[in-house]
Amino acid sequence: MRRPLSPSDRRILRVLQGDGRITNAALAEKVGLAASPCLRRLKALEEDGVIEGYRAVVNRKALGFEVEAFVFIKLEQSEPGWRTRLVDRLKGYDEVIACHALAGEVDLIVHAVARDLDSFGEFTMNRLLTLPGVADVRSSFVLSAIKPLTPIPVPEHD
Amino acid sequence: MRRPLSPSDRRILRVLQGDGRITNAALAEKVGLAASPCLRRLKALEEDGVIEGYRAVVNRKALGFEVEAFVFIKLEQSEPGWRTRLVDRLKGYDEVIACHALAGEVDLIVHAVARDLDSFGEFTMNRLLTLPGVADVRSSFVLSAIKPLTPIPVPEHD
DNA sequence: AGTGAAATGACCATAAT
DNA sequence: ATTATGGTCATTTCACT
Repeated sequence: MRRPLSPSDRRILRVLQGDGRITNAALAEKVGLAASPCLRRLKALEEDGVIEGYRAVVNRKALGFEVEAFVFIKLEQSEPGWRTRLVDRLKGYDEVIACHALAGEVDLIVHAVARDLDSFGEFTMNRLLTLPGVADVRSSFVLSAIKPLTPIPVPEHD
Repeated sequence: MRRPLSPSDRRILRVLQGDGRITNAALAEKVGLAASPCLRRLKALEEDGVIEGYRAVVNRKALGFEVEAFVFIKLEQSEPGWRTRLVDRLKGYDEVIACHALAGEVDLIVHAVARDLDSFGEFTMNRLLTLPGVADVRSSFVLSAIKPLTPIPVPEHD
């Protein structure tokens, strides 16, 4: 079991989701703690897996990825082993920046990036449609990021 | 236009997507630079908007959000003004951790979290379905995060 | 390379259980 | 007493010029 989050923990999480690279000293000042206890709490949050990591958010277009899309995949009913292998292959593709298994019509939702339409076409045609166990693939291009991955709100209480 | 990314820049981006909180000294060592030029490049990448920010990745369940879902929204054809207001309302909801406008069948894809089924129901019934201009809403719960938001691959060359 | 700031660990204080 | 909180100080390491 995990210990409950203190009000200080919650403040730390709020600040750190907005600026993951803030110095511990500045963080401590923002949340109203001295540096030392602030750092102790931060380490504990990492240790407990509340904070899973820190990540620089990089502009995909600056890396030359002009195309962003969601791909909706339906699977054929098949033995569990096949499903595992399919999912492992999917995870291995660089184009896949996120993938979730869903309950409902669609079985898998893939968030993908590609350099251009051609390479996205190559990806779907040669590397998605050919996966054994895939029944249906349809792609929708992203027109705009209305709310591009924001912090998870940190409730006041548990 | 933006200046092209040097091999050092690319290495910096790779490391920082994996650990956004690494110290400049350690980063410099990893990418094979002295601390000073490494810091200059880092600042330039931030300045140029290649790095958009830094963010702690927080475990949603640790915050008490047991439910994660994708919501697929179809819109009625309507005047542009309505659409803007709808999107602004959508952005304002805490449950919405990401939202993208799509080309195709579905107009909007919403990535949402909620404390439990009840509060997710309240969210969709009272705050999504009632938005003026919404024609259809369907939700799929996330069963598992097969690949939970990974770094964008940094190509060797432009 | 040098200086001011930050990180980090050892140790202490207070309060609630 | 124990657990959880936060603080102070001294030392090492880092950021930045």
